[in-house]
Amino acid sequence: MINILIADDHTMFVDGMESILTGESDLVVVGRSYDGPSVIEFLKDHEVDLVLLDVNLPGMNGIEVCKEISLNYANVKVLAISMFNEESFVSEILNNGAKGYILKNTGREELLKAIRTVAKNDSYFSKDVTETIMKSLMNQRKASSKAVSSIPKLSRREKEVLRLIAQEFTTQEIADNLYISLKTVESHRSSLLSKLNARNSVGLVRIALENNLLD
Amino acid sequence: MINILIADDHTMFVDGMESILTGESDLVVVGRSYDGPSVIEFLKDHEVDLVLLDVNLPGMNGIEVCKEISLNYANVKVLAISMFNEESFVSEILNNGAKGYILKNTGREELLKAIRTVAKNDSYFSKDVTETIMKSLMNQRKASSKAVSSIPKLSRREKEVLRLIAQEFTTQEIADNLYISLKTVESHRSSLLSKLNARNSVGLVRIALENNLLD
DNA sequence: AAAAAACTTCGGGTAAACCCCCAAAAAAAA
DNA sequence: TTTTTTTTGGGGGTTTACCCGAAGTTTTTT
Repeated sequence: MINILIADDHTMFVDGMESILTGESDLVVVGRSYDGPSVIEFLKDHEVDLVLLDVNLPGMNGIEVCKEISLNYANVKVLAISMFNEESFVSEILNNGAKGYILKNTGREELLKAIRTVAKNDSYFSKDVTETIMKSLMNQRKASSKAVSSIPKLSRREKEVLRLIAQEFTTQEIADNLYISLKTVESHRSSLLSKLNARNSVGLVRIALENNLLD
Repeated sequence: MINILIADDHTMFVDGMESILTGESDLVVVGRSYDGPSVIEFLKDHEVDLVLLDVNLPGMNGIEVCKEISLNYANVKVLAISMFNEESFVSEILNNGAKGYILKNTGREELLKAIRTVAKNDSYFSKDVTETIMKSLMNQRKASSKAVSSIPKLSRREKEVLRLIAQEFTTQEIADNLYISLKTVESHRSSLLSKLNARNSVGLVRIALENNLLD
């Protein structure tokens, strides 16, 4: 018998899941929570095997809740559920102790399978989520081998100029703003083009935005 | 007796709503659709009073579906349901004939009330949604004077030109690439600057990247 | 401390971007 | 069908961006 706590603030969802689970003889829903803190509260004085946890929970984020559970209630398994197949959500909650991650468009059969798999302390991910994780792993290699290293350091002045270029100021306006000559600013522009390997200021700004050079 | 079609691609959700509705003697769920086109298909040969329509539907957008319904099936009422309390969603679907808009965290009682209200051809909005609409009405003054976030639609050609600008091509190169005159490309550039409210191509690209206009 | 490298500062000249005016054919929307 | 938007393009002009070169200053390396 698997004791389940459903933690989701969307009433219809909770109803949907409960209607699926009540038909199964080995599963029993022992509680519902509509926000993060009440999940922790519930675990204090109830026997729970598995938490069906919405990643986007009000009050206390699903990720925080998951962290708390895996720290203080190690025997409680967490199956994360979310609307979004977002790489950031998936990796973050997995790093905080969730054993599985499924999407809310998951069907009845898959939901049951996921619950029973996670209850046995195995991992379960829906097909879409697996794809997302794979993609992010693929991109990590590309990113680390190509993009990162190829950006030289920009000097203080160059960064200032770049920031103003990105704000659509003209060279003359930048010169006035920095109290230097038009020609000096043009020189900085030229260095930027060369350093960032761009053909024009559009490329400058695109590269700057892609690499967070404006912070 | 109110005949209801549920249009949502999230299985659990549909289960949840159905479990709520089956308990009511005056409501009957006559069908389920998991994408836009099948809603239209279903209406062709079934008697439906009300569609519970997810705004974010795959295949054919919920807004498109709603438009289609109000054009060809005027006697079918639409109650829009969404995860998001977004002003853009709310106003757009209301402009396309939806009679009500509720969020997915709506409880059992409110869902039933909303259905019965809309079925009587009255309007229904959840409290949060009403607030959103009010806020947007308040902000309309500001928005019209400043034109902050509302981005006008770009034509096919404009998007092509914008994409090439973002790739650092010159006007002449863009003209060669698209087999049109230099002057034509300049004309498109000018429209882009005006539409996106930018001073130069740097602004164009920054706005394009910030608003995912290049996909 | 001396040499090398990088940074900041400018001038002159050319190519590109941007601006104003305009207008007709084609396509899409009302 | 009528109206609006889009796509196409021209003439002519101003402003801006970019290229080549160079000198003095600061920082880093040897």
